[in-house]
Amino acid sequence: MQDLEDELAKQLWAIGDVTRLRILRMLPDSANCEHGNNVSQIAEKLGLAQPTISHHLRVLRQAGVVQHKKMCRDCFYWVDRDAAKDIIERLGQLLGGDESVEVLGL
Amino acid sequence: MQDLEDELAKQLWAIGDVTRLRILRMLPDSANCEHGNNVSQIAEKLGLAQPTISHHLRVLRQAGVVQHKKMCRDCFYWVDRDAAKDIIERLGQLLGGDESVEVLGL
DNA sequence: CAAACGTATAGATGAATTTATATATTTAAA
DNA sequence: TTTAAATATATAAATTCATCTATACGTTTG
Repeated sequence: MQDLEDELAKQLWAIGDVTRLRILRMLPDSANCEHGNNVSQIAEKLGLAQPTISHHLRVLRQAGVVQHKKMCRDCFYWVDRDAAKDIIERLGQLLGGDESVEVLGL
Repeated sequence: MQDLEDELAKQLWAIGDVTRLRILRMLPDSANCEHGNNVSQIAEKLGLAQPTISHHLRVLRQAGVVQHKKMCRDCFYWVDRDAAKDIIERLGQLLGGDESVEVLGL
């Protein structure tokens, strides 16, 4: 239970950053590299240096929020759907009390 | 849209802390002071100083995650249900893509 | 093989956060 | 009114974080 709480806190903290939120919005929700941006493209679109984006992606990766795969020279990232579902479920239970179960339809 | 993103990041960041997560678990989901702990009781149960808890509650309050009310000498806090619902909805849209709408039943 | 490209890592710096101590404010009780 | 209790605020010290620059590593291409 303690570990779950630490993990949830880590995940929420990782998501709770404007830059990382913007990165997440640019990522596909599956390993579909056709519609994904590589790290440098994300950096350019957000007006930040490439190592900065790489750092934030690492934070998201270590929190288990995103997955990544290297294709040729590029690295593509996408949102881990199972992790996302877990986060939303736990957050609902934590914040919404009993009613969250209804809202989430779980 | 920018403001909404900033607000969401702030709220998620506020929740993404182990101490604040533990505090939230102790708060009722409505202004029901009968089942709530005051600030000092929370501090004692978590083994932290009262000003520390007061500080964290202030963070949660400024993020709009909790509401509070002074009863006699004590302050009682509870989770803001509307804010909680907003957070979960937005997070679902952000992380889950289109499917989140189904998961959330919205 | 060498040059170019994409990414990750390391080091440095300024800013923000956490925690505790001390002080102040408000409220209830004696 | 005086005293005690509960909470909030201010300050300070240590830690942590976001960002940048520079560099290293692996891969592709000429």
